[in-house]
Amino acid sequence: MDDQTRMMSGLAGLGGLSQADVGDPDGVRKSLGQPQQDIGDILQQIMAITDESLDEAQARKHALNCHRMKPALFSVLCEIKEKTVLSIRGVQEEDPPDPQIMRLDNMLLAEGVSGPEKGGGSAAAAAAAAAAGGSPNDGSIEHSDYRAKLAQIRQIYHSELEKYEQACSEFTNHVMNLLREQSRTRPISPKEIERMVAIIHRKFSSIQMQLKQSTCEAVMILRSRFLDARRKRRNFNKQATEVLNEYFYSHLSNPYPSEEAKEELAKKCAITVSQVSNWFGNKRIRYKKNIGKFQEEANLYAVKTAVDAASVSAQASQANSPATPNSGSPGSYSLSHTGDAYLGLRSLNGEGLGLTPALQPQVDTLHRATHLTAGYEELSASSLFTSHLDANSSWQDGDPTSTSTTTTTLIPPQIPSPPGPPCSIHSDTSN
DNA sequence: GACGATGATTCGTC
DNA sequence: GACGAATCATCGTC
Repeated sequence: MDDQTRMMSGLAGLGGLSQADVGDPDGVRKSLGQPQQDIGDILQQIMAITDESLDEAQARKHALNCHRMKPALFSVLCEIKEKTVLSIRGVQEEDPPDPQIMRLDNMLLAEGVSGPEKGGGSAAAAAAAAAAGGSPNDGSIEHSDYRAKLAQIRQIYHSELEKYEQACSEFTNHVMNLLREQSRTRPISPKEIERMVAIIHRKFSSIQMQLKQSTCEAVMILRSRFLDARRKRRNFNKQATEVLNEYFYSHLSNPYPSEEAKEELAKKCAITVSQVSNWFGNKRIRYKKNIGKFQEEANLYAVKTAVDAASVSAQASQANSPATPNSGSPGSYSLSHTGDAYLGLRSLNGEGLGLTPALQPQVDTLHRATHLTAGYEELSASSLFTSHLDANSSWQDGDPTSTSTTTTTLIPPQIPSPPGPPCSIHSDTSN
């Protein structure tokens, strides 16, 4: 026997219930004496309630509720319902956590949007800044800006989330009340209410996922705008550039700092080791491509380091006699002492260098320093002038100013730039 | 806004 | 993995 047949037979007890009878309990009693009444008609009358006006429907509902056969009808409906629920139960399994939502949750947590506020955004900002290689103070403005924007996103996210949760709970309550109300006239099991609640929650969680997704996108955009190292390139400060240039020009024969030297330079310049590597990579290439352009700079740093060396040497000679020219501080990478730049220093008090007017003050300073301290005589005879040129230091191959036996001297500006296409044309400076 | 300088990235080579 | 070379993208100056 199928469900419909059972239902029909169950309803047989209600036979003879006319529309007029339903509206009138006394009339119901009368019509019970007509068991041959078409059951289809009765069902149609029940179904027709929905088409009636509210008042009529209420009256009919009341009449049906009061009908003595109502429990029988209700139990049949319950039986059918139970079967239906069983079949639904097989389909509706407990949903596993959505991996997409989990990913979004993890990301929002990592970015400091969800989860505990403290440390979240600022930690992410600091980490991103560290990855970008900036010194802690360099990006402070950007960081505060970033944090402010992140806090804004966080606030919007939480307020929207709260709204959704409130709406979800309100709607759930409403539906539950409605179902409880309806459960008086039709069989609604608690399980069915639970299922309905679960459906509502699923709908709302899909909205939540959209919210999380757009929040993640906003954070990503913010990150790329504020913390992308490439977009937010900052020139190194003057002191850092000077330190790097001093090293470069004083090691011009072999401008490849060791790991230790790189670390020390990084520390001195408040930049990262990889930034030091980048700087030297760029510098080597650009120097090689256009030596002529860098001559003046090379001379400037040669003089500068020479002045430093002279004063150091003078101090040393004052402190100990005889002088100990190589008494650099421990751990120093000898920026001021063993550089190739000193190779040309002998000529400094001659006039053959062809220094540009810009260099003259430095030369004058050097002269004053050496005259005052008499350090120059010692300097010129000291090991400071010993080249530490590597036998294979041919990094400037093709550079006419570089030979296998001598290393960089103060390069007279009149020396022409290296001929040939590789040095005369370079895409780098033309972009 | 044009232009050069410059730090970072990418790709190929060793 | 370090390096050279090319390129990108931004900064700073005029």
